[in-house]
Amino acid sequence: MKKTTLKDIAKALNVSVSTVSKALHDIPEISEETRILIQNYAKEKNYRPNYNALSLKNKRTKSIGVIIPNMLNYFYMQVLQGIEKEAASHGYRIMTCISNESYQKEVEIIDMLSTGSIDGFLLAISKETEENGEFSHFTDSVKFGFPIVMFDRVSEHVECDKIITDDLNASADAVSNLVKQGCKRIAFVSPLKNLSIGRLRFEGYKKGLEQNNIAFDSSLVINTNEVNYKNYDTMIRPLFDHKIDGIISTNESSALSAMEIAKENGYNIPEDLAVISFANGLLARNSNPRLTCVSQHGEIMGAVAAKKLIEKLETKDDAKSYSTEYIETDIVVRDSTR
Amino acid sequence: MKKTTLKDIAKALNVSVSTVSKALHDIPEISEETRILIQNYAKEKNYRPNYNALSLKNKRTKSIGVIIPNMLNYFYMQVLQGIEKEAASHGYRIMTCISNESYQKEVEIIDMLSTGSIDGFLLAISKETEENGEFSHFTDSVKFGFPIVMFDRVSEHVECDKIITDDLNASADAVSNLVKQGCKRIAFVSPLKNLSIGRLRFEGYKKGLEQNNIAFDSSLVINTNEVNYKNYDTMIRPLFDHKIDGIISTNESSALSAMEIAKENGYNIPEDLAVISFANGLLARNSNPRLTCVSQHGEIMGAVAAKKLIEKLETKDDAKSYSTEYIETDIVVRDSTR
DNA sequence: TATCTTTTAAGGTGGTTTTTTTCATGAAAA
DNA sequence: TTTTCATGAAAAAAACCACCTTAAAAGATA
Repeated sequence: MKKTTLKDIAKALNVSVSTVSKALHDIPEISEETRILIQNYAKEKNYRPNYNALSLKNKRTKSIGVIIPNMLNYFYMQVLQGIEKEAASHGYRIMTCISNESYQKEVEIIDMLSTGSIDGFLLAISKETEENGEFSHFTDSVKFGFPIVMFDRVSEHVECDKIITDDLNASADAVSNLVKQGCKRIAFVSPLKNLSIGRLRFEGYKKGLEQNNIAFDSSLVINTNEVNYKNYDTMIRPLFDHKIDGIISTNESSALSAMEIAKENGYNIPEDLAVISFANGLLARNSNPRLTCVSQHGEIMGAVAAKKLIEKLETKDDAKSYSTEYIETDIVVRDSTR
Repeated sequence: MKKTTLKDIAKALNVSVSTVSKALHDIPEISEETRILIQNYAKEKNYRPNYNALSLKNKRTKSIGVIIPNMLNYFYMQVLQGIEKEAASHGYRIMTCISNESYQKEVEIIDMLSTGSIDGFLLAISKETEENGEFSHFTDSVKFGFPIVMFDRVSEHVECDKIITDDLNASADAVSNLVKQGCKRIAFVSPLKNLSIGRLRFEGYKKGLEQNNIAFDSSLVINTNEVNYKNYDTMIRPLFDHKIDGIISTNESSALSAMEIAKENGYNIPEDLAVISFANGLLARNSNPRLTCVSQHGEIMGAVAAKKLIEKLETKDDAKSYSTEYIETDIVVRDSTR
């Protein structure tokens, strides 16, 4: 069996293709009799217009390219879920690609999709790209008429819409939260030094200290780049020589590592040491004790990003105004804080 | 700026469209001089043939529709990653959709993509569909020329290729593994009763007991449907009235719950109670103690499924032979077993 | 004139849209 | 009463989207 086309219907009913097309669109110049006849036959044969033909004619695909650095990441999956739902509700499909944190792959993906397959991009920049600072594939894409909305990992060097977590204030709030519990020596643990989010969270940490009149002490800071998973332990262990009573970590795994080491050293959590982590994912919910987290609302971020892009696509105003939207964060209190 | 088309190049170089097309395809009837001229210009303008036009002409899109029941699932993300990589390596794109475990959504997705947007489907059946046993949307899809390769959650009522975990033997192996450690009263905990994988794992559990000459005791079995996350605790607690010394669980969360309850009741893990869980995900790696798991190799499953579908698509033999492939499992030993 | 190279033109993919054609009806003119 | 012509509805044809393929035509050379 094969798909029914307009031509098939036309031939079967002995009318012209254009008559069929018009009848199916309820255009009044087709007589009711003919229209009903055609519509019934089309329904019976389960006719669906060919998407490629439509895309060709309309110069729009109603598809969105999504580039995600890494699929094995709970936050990005939440974002993706948000994107998918929002897109589907507007009749858009998404093409999901993984850059695998690689600049080269990112370039290839954009190249591959910039062939009339999609109308625009939703993406988070790969680590490699953020580190080497080469963004021309993005700017070119925008120039060639493929709007981009960046989420989470963005760059100030690309003119486009951006949806990000308000990491700076989230981080400062986390500090304040710990201070309220009586913490005075708050450590900062981050393996995301080179990422924009890593920088912002570090800035927020410093801002939070300042707001609470606590002196910044660099010996309480571990700010580095992604390391081998196994190394968290040796990386974090020295912190405990400095009588810390609070930790803010930028990812779940390092928070868990820290908690393990703390327990080993006889700390009670949260009594002796309070821990707040970024990235409210699976681990935080199931750790022991369960982690208090900065929740970043990935699904909302995805939905907002998709909505923004679709808005851009549906209104063809060439007014090139770009905005950056902040997604609010919450602190989800669990058992690692008092 | 807009995308360059063949026509644009032809006009710019004052030749005909077909000359350009031939030149770009290195067809020998075009003079070298002309060819070089055209190829250089095309490269300069970053010409890419329009995918929609190609798809229309070739009646194939080199795109694969992927339907995943649930994105916030580590295993499926591994599968998706495997699919994406394998597809990309063959020049295929994937369109990812989430059925959200809903039959209706599944139907809509298939309907939406069966319009010349994709060449075939890779999918895992949603819970609702598996429960209500309505598979006509799948069989219709196959009939209309969209091959399906199912992974993980499959149905014997649909004739198509299938890639599944060898859940039955994996489960039996897990039993044997526990028995070797001296376990005699092995409990089975599953919230996946209505899914094919749930049934197979239960069968495997019984087979494993039989192989090891242990009598089946239904009071050691909790086999139910997905329940509210919070209910694991009350569901599992009664098990501990039966002097169990081993647990096989079909998902991570219930294993974690069981371990918590065990610790509460004074059990030492793994000395007094050994635990093996299916679904080697994030939680297993980060729990305390870390979970020994049946590893299902999601990425391999995804890659194998994608490869199989692409093979089917590229060889247009109408020999309708379908096969079911089993992905081997490993037991990844961590700290919850001896 | 025959042969070879290069270019042009046509046709097809599935759909939408604009333009033309067809045909019936009715009014005006013969 | 018959012929002519305008009117308008209904349907068909044709153009277009971007690309590919192939047959035909043109041009150049021997």
